[in-house]
Amino acid sequence: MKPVKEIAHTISASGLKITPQRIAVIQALEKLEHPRAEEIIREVSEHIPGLSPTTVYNTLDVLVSKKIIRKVHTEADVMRYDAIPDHHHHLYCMQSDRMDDYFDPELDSLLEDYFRKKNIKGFKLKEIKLQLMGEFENKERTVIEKNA
Amino acid sequence: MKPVKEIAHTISASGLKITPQRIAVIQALEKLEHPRAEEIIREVSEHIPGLSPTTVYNTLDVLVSKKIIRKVHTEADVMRYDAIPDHHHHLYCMQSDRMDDYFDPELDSLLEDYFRKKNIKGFKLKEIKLQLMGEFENKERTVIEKNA
DNA sequence: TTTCAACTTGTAATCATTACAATATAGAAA
DNA sequence: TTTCTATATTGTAATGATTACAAGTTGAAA
Ligand SMILES: [Mn+2]
Ligand SMILES: [Mn+2]
Ligand SMILES: [Zn+2]
Ligand SMILES: [Zn+2]
Repeated sequence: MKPVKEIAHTISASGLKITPQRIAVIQALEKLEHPRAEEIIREVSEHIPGLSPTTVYNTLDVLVSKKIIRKVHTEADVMRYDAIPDHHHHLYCMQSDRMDDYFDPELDSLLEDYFRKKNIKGFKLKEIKLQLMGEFENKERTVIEKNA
Repeated sequence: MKPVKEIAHTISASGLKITPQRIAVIQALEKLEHPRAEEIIREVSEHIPGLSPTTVYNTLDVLVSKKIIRKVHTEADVMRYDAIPDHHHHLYCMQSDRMDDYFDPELDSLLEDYFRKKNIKGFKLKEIKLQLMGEFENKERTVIEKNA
């Protein structure tokens, strides 16, 4: 896990104040792969009793706006967050709602080459994101049922 | 625009009853590229006075479950719907929230080849969806501001 | 140490979506 | 064509994630 000192530096480097809440949110985000806000609130609350859910939402927003973390969208209707701000793709299983990171520089340059030749009329391409839909062999995360 | 007869047949072929609401929802979906539920409600209401929003939500759900239409996810937090159930990708502009369909069989076979060779450990790939992020030259759809 | 803009907190909205129960209707059967 | 009923629609009331707001707290600059 990333040392607190490094996390603090990242926060500070974006002109934000270093607070226990912000550090804990980033740590939770690294620990809980692609978590929902609610999971982060639960995890961070263990470290910071009295934590307000509002703070987590605010913190997530501010970290996204500073590009320290990212939002990720899935088939489910709740937002999820990504500790990794750099370019990468995702493996996603609709049944289990599990999502894994997928890095593939070879694929990226293949796609870059393809779109360098074939350019799309009226559209300036900035970033290509792949959602690789499928099934994991051993499912981990399971869809959280309502009222379960 | 697709004739009512064809739409009715599609509905019926999935074992659903043909209703004016369902036909109008599908027509609205074809007219309003990748609309949100609220836009569909507004459009369909012009043709069917007294329409209940609940009906539109129900109808959209049932059409998705029968694979007559699709849900699509954007950077915004509201769901959007797609009249085209077949495999295709999307061009998307975060600033304007505009989204266009993108069909590219050449790209699809390129990707198929790539992933036929390079298979991902512990993951059975089913479908590849590209979100092509960028900017349209002439922006059409504009982000709908809260309370605007 | 002092100072104050930036943060956090709790409570109360918001708002897209869903649950539910009553009513209406498509379309199969008679 | 009329009857019948499973299916569909409607209106109203939840739900639940997220946001707004105002009051109190604190990080860190000076
Ligand atoms: Mn912990
Ligand atoms: Mn119209
Ligand atoms: Zn990721
Ligand atoms: Zn589409």
